[in-house]
Amino acid sequence: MPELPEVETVVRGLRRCLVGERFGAMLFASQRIGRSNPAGWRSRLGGRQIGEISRRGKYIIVCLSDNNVMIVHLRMTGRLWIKPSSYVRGRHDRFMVSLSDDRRLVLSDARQFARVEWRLQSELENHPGLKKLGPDALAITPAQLLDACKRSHRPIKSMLLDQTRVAGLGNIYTDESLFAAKIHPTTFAGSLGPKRVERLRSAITSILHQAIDACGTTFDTFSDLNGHAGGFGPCLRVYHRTGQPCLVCGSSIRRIVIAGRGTHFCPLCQRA
DNA sequence: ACTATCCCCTGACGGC
DNA sequence: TGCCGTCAGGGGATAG
Repeated sequence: MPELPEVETVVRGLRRCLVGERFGAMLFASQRIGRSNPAGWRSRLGGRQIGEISRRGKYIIVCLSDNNVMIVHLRMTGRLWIKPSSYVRGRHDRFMVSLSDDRRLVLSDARQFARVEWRLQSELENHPGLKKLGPDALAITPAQLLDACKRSHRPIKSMLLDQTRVAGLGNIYTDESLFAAKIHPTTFAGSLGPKRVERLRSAITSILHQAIDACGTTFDTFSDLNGHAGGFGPCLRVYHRTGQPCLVCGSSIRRIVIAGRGTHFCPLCQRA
């Protein structure tokens, strides 16, 4: 499940591989990959030069010539790859476009949740997902996070997963951040004081930076553009460690469900 | 303006 | 061995 560090890893790879290149022909695109795309979007790729590539939350934004923009969201199991021209379409490949040097940009996704969208630059601010994003988890200020908490009437875990409050966190890094900040995931967000919120913000940025340095976490399917797994998995301290001893106090890590998401925590280090 | 719930989708896994 | 039910989970739609 690509979250901020995994998306950042992909974006950095795309920058190295794609900036200055041009798209060639679109080789295929499944129907549901871009359901909301404008008619004729397939013809809008060819010959476009690739410019700035950036990330907003978990969205990947690829700027192209003539004010066109490609927006990619990997959701749960989506993966982007750069492949040589000899590459043969795989079972789960949903989207493939050739590059001017004949390599291919491929989006593969077993569950078909990932999206590739096509917009004009001027339409970005009206994008239904992008326009609602809260401050990026890496850039959020203490005041912004405190404000988000104060206005929330939910468990902190649920609030952190809400991309309109904080953009970029998913299930893995919320659990890890709450553990590092010693905050129980069911804690009512609005009840957290400035000191605990700052401890949380500090934990979030620290963990995200470490995960980016490790090129993300490969729990299930994530890989970078070249198919390499992320290296942060061994650094996870609670996520998917149900029943294993807490690395700080030895208590058994517990799993509960909050907002429909599996939630892992140490009952002693993170007292309610 | 919030928050909660359902839904999409399919590989993995457990039970029998 | 194999069939079948259940689960996972990001985010959009919809309901409350």
